[in-house]
Amino acid sequence: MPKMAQTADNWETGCAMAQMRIKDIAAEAGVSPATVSRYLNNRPGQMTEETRARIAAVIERTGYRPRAAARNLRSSRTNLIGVILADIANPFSSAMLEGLSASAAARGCSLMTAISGNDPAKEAESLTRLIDAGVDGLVVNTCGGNDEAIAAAAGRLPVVLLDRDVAAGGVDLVTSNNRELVAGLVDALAAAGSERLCLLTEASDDSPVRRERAEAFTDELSRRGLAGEVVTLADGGATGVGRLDETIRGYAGKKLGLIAVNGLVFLRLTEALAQLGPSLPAGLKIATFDDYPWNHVLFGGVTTAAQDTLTIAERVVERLSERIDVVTTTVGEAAKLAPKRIEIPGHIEYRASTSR
Amino acid sequence: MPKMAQTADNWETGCAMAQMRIKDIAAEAGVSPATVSRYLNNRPGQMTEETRARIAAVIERTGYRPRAAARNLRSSRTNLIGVILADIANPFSSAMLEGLSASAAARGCSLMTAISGNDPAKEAESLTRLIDAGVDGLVVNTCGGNDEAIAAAAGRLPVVLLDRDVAAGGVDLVTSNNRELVAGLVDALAAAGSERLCLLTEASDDSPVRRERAEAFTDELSRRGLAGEVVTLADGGATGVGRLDETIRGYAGKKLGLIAVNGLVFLRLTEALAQLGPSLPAGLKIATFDDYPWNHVLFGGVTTAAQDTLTIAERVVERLSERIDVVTTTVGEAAKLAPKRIEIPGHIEYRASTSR
DNA sequence: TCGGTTTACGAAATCGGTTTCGTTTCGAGT
DNA sequence: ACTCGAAACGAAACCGATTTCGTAAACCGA
Repeated sequence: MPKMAQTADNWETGCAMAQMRIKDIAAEAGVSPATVSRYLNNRPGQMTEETRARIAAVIERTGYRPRAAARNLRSSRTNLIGVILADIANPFSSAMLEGLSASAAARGCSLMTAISGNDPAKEAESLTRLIDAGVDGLVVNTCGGNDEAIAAAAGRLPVVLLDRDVAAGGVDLVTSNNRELVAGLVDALAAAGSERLCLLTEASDDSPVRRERAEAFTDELSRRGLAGEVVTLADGGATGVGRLDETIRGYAGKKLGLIAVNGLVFLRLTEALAQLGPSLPAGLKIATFDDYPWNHVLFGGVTTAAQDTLTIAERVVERLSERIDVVTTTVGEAAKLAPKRIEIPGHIEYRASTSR
Repeated sequence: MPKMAQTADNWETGCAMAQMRIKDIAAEAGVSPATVSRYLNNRPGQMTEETRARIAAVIERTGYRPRAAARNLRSSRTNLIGVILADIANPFSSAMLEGLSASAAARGCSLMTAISGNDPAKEAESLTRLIDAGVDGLVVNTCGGNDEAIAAAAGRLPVVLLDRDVAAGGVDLVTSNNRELVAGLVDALAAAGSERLCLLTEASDDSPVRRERAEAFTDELSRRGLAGEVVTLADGGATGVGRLDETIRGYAGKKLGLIAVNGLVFLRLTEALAQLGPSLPAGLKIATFDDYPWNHVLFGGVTTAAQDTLTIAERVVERLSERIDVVTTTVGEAAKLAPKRIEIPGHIEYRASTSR
C-alpha cells in the first residue's frame, strides 16, 4: 500500500481521526512543512501575518499536536528536567518537588523524577537512567557516595545540586544559609535563657549539610563563649533515646537548650521527651530545622529554622535553564559557565518552645 | 562535508569521543544495524551466540547508549509513566510517589511527574502536557473538576486512577478499603468507651474519598445504633477551630470520640486541642486517617487507619503495565480491558489515643 | 539427496519532526 | 527602471533508532 496522505480529518466518519502529521497540516494550509515548523517554534524568519493565521486556523481546527519524540530526535532537546531526590518522605523534598514542578512548568518543561531513598546504588542507577532518557538537565539532591559520577555527569550535561554539595565541588549548588540559621537558633535559645546547648545529630547522617551545621554550631558557641556540644544519636531509636535521656537528665534544671539538626531528629527527640511528659521539662528549650506542619503544634509551637523552599526551587530551575541555554546556543566548549554557589536565606520562626 | 562515519572511538586523542550511533556499533562488530537493534531489544529471531558476544563486547568497550528519542520515534513507546498528583504536601502522596518510582524503575520505566496543587486548571494543563510528551500511560490522583478530560484521556491511552475516582466511572481505579477502615476506627473508639462520635471533614474537600468515608461513617453509626454526626470545618483555621471548640465543649464529659477524615484535618484538630491543653481532655478519644510520622508522637500516639501505600503503588503500576502491553501488542480496538476497581486493604494502628 | 522449513541476518524504508540551503518575492534606494 | 538586500517560503537532507521484507544458509525428515 503506497503511503497515501493517510487522510487527516475524516469528519464524515466521525471516528477518531488518524494522528495528523506536520505535513498534513502543511498541505491543509497550503504551505510547506518547514513553514509549519517555523510557526510551531516561532522562529526568526517571520512569516506573513496571513499565513500565520492560516496555519493557526488549521491547527486549531484539527487539534494537531506535534509528536515530542520526532522533535527531540532532530533538535536533541527534550524540555525535560531530571530530578533525583534523596528522601521524599522528608517534607523538605516534597516542598522542593512542588516548587521545581511549578518553576519548570512555567518554562514549558516537565519533570522526570527519581527517588534514591538515600541509597547510593539507586542514585547512580537513576543518574544513568535519566541521562539515557535524554533530559536536558539534572537537579540532584544527592545522598552521597556518587561524587565522581555526578561530577562526570556535570561534564556532559547541565547539573545543579540541591542542598547537598559534592566533595570535589565544581558543580552548581543551591542551598540555604545554614550558618546564619544555626546562629539564629543559638541566638533564640540563648535569649530564652539556655545556658548549655546541644546540637542533636544522627550517626547515619554524614551529609555535608549536617557537617556545615555542626561546624557553624561549634563556631557560634565559641564566639559567644557558651557551653555546649554536638550529640550524635545512635541510629534506630532505643539507644539513641537512651543517650538523649541521659543528656537531658544529666543537665536537668541546668537550663538546657536543644537543637535538632533536621526534622527526623526532631521527631525522635519528641518521642524521647514524650516519655518524660507531655510538655517540656522546666527550663528545657528546644529548636529545630525544617518547618514541618507539626512544628506549629508540638509543645505549643517549636522555634524553627525554615528554609525558603520555593525560592530555592525557582533559583535551581533558573540556573539550570541558563546552563541549558548556553549548551544549546554556543558551539563546542566556547562559553563554559563557571560553577556557582547560590545561598538562599531562610528565616527563623520564633515559637513557644524558646519563650522565656 | 560528506557525512563520513563520524569516527567513533578515537582513543588516541582521548578526548570525549563523539556520540556513537547504532550503525557505528554495527560496523565495529561487523554486523548490520538491524542485528544490533535486535540485540538491544533481545528480540525473537535470535542470533548466534557468537555474534551476540561480539556485539556485547563492542557495546561494552565503547560505552554505547542508544538515544531514547530515536527509539521512541520509531517504536512510539517511551517507557515513561506520567503521574499527576493533587497535593504533594500530603504525605500520602509522597509515599505514593516513592512507591510508584520504585515499581516503575523495576519495569525499566521512568516517571514524569506533575503536581496540580488541587487546582483543576493546572491538572488539566498537566494532563495535556504529559500526553504531549508521549507518556505510555498515566497515573492520576485527581483533584476533581476534570472528569470528562480524564475520561477522554483514558480513551486515548492507558490511565489508572489513584485513590480518587471520576464521576462517570469507566476508568481503572486503585484505592483503599475505606469503608472497612472507617468501621475499624469507629470500632476502636466505641471499644474505648466513646458514646458519641464525630467525623471531622473540611468544607473545601469534596472528593469522592471524603464522601465515601462519610457515608461509611453514618452507615456504621446506624448499624451499631451509635449517636454521632459528620462535622464540616470551615476552611482556613479560625472559624473551623471555633466550630470545633464548640463541638468539644458541648460534649465535654460526655465521652466524645473524634475521627479526622485525613491527615490535614487531624493537624487542625491538634491545633485546636492544643488550646485546651497538652494532653487529651478526660474522656475524649481520637483517631485519624493516614499514618504520618507524627502520629506516633502526638498525644502519646494516635490510633490511625493506615493505607498500604506501597502495595497500592505496586498495583497501580502493574495494572498500567497490563494496559500498556495490551495497547502495544494487539491491533486496533481488538482486546479492550474492562475497567477494574482494585481495593487494597489497609489496617488500623491502635495507639494510646483510643485506650480506655 | 532433496524439497521444505527455520534460523540468522542485511538492505532499505520508516517514524515525524527540524534544519540547511536555495529560490522567489517584495520593497527601498538611486 | 534597475539593482540589491532582506524577508518569506519550499525542497530535501537529516536526526538515530526500529521494523519490514527478502535472502542465504542451516537444518531436518523422508
